[in-house]
Amino acid sequence: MGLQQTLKALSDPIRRRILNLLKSGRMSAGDIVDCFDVTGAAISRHLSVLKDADLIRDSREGKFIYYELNASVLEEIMLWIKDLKGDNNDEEADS
Amino acid sequence: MGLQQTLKALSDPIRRRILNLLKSGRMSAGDIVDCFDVTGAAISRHLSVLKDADLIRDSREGKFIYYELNASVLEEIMLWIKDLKGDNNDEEADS
DNA sequence: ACTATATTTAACAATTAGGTTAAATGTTAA
DNA sequence: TTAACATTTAACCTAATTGTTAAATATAGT
Repeated sequence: MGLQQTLKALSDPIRRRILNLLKSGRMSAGDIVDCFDVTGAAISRHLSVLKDADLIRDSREGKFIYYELNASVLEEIMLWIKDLKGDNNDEEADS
Repeated sequence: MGLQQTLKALSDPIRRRILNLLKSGRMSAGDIVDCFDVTGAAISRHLSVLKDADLIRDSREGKFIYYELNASVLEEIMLWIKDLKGDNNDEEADS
């Protein structure tokens, strides 16, 4: 895990759209599939990439598997970018 | 151009290392090549990907071509991430 | 146990990405 | 003009990514 895996996961537009969907709340795999024009198998693999990057978490409930966003991993990217930009504060200023 | 191209460019570790090198100031293509174990041709292609994403700018001076960081493009990623996290500052939708 | 539903995994094809070497381009200087 | 240097582009190879269909797994209901 780490920056590499996170950025790789984010570099695909379908995976970003999935994250955006999950922004408003958890969804079952099937509900996610319904939002796209690709097969369930393809979405399932995208979900596993996001899960391996720890960008989403899953929990089974009956025959459904629900996915939810875990945005905390994105903090690492923010820090990397801030560092590149020379913004040398790792927390928000209070002004 | 846009988020897609930027994230794709950032998803390669060599390209991220190049950006980090340029953080401290501009460098010629040859100086950049010397920092890596791959051929100049490979680095040149990485540079063109970064340039297409507008993450770096180049300017020829004599027989050298100097590259410098353009970190402003990263703002778009920051906004996208903030939006995902629900930090509703300024917002723009996904691509 | 059998069937239906939800989801993932396997096997395969097509595309994309990243590396190499060799040729091409641009620039400087003799 | 020729030579030397800096860098890019072209041609090619291999590996990784993404999609598809078909088979496998997990759960619920009959």
